[in-house]
Amino acid sequence: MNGPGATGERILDAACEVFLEKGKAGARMQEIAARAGINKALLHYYFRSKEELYRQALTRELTTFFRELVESVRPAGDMETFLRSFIDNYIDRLSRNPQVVRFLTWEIGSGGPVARNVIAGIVQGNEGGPIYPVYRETFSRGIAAGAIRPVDPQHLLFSLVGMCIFVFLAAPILTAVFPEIDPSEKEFIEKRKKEIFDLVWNGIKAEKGGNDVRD
Amino acid sequence: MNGPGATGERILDAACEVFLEKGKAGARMQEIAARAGINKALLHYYFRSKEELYRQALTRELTTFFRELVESVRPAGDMETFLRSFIDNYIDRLSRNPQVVRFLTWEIGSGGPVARNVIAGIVQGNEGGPIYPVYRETFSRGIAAGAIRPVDPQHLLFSLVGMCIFVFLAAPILTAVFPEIDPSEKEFIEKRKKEIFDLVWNGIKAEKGGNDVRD
DNA sequence: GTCTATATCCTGATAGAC
DNA sequence: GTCTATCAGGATATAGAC
Repeated sequence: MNGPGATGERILDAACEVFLEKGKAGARMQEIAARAGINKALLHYYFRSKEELYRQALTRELTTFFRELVESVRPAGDMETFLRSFIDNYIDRLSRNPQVVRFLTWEIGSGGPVARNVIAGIVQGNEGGPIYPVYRETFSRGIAAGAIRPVDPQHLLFSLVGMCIFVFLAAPILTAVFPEIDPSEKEFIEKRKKEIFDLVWNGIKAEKGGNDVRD
Repeated sequence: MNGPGATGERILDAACEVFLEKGKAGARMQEIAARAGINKALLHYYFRSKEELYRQALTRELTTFFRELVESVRPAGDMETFLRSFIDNYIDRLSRNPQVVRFLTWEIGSGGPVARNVIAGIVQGNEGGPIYPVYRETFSRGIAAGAIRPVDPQHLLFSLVGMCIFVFLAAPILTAVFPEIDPSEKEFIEKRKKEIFDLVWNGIKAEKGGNDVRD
C-alpha cells in the first residue's frame, strides 16, 4: 500500500538518518533497512545500489535544507533589521539541523561529487534568482548611505556564517571542553544570537566621531 | 634499519594522511600500507589492529596540532595587540591544517571516543596549566579597565574561532559557490585577517560617546 | 512488493617462509 | 623485520519463492 508512509519514502528517511550520522563509508545497508522496518533485499529493489540510495537521499535532504537556509539572506527593512533577522534565521535553522552541516563539511572535503553538485545547483540559481547579488546590494546601499562602515560584504558574510555555524558544528568538542554549556539549549541559543548581533552591529555601524581603524 | 625514516614513523605518517582524508570507516589498510611503501602484514606487525593504529596516529597528530593552537590564546601586551596576534596565529595555523579541523568536527560528532579523549586531555591542562582561565582573565581586565565593552568572553571566543575557522572548513563549498576566491591563497588569507580584526575590534572597543546597544 | 537464502566481493587479520 | 599467501568475517548485491 502507498500513501504518506510509502515504503520508498520511509527508506529515504532512514537512509538520511544513517548517512548523516555515519557518513557514506560508515553507513550499513543493514542498519538502514532495520530503521525503515524492512530487509536489505527491499532496499535494492527500490534503489539499485548503495551509491544510488546515497545520491537520492542526499539530494532530497540538501535541497530542502538549502532552500530554507537561502531565504535567510533576503533583505528586509533597514540594515539593523536585516542583520538581526539574518542571524536569527540562520541560527534557528542551524540549531535544528546540526548534523547536516557537519556532514556537508566532511563529505564535500572527502571529495564527494554528489553533495557538491547539489549545492552548486541550489545556491547559483533558484526560483527567486541568484541570492548573493541581492545580499551584496543590500550592504552596498547601506555603505553608500553612510549607515555602515565600508566593510567587504563577502568577508562579512563569511564572518556571519562562521559565527552562527561554529557552536553547532563544534558542539561535541565544546561540551567536552566546557561542560557547563549546551548548544542545543534555548537559553544558550538566544544568548548566542544576541552576542553575535551586538558584536557585528557595533563592528559595522558608522561611528559618530568617525574614528575609523581602517588604513 | 632505524632512524629518522623509521618504518613505524612512516606508517604513522601515512595513516594520518589516509584517516584525515577518508575518515576511520573509509580508510583502507591497503592504502595506508601502500603510502608507507610496505604491505598490509607489516602494518599489523607494528600496530596490532586498525583500531590501535587509528588511536596512535590520531593521538600523535592531535596532540601536536592542539599544543600549537593553544599558544594562540596566550595574552601579550594590550587588548588590541592580543586580539591581532590571536587572529593571526589562529588563521595561519588553520590555513595550514584545514583537514585536521574538518576531520575533528566529523569524527567527534560520529561518536568517536578517541578524538574526544585526546582533546579533553590537551585543552584542560597542559604544561602551562589550563589556558581558558588565562584567556578569560585577559578580557575581564580589559573590561574592568574600560578598554572594551562588557562582552561575554566565552561567546567572543566562539565568535573569533568561528570566523577564523569557517573559510578553511568550508573551502570546498565556498570555491563551488564563489569561483573567484581561493582560501589557500596568501592574499586572501591576509585580507581575511584584516577583515576579522577590524570587525571585532570595532565591535568590542569602548566607544567615546558611550552609545552602547546592550540592554 | 516483500521475504529468505545465497552468491560475490572486499577487508582486516594471521600463518609461515625468508 | 619484511614478504607472499591465505583465512574468516562482513558487506553489497542477487535469485527465487510467495
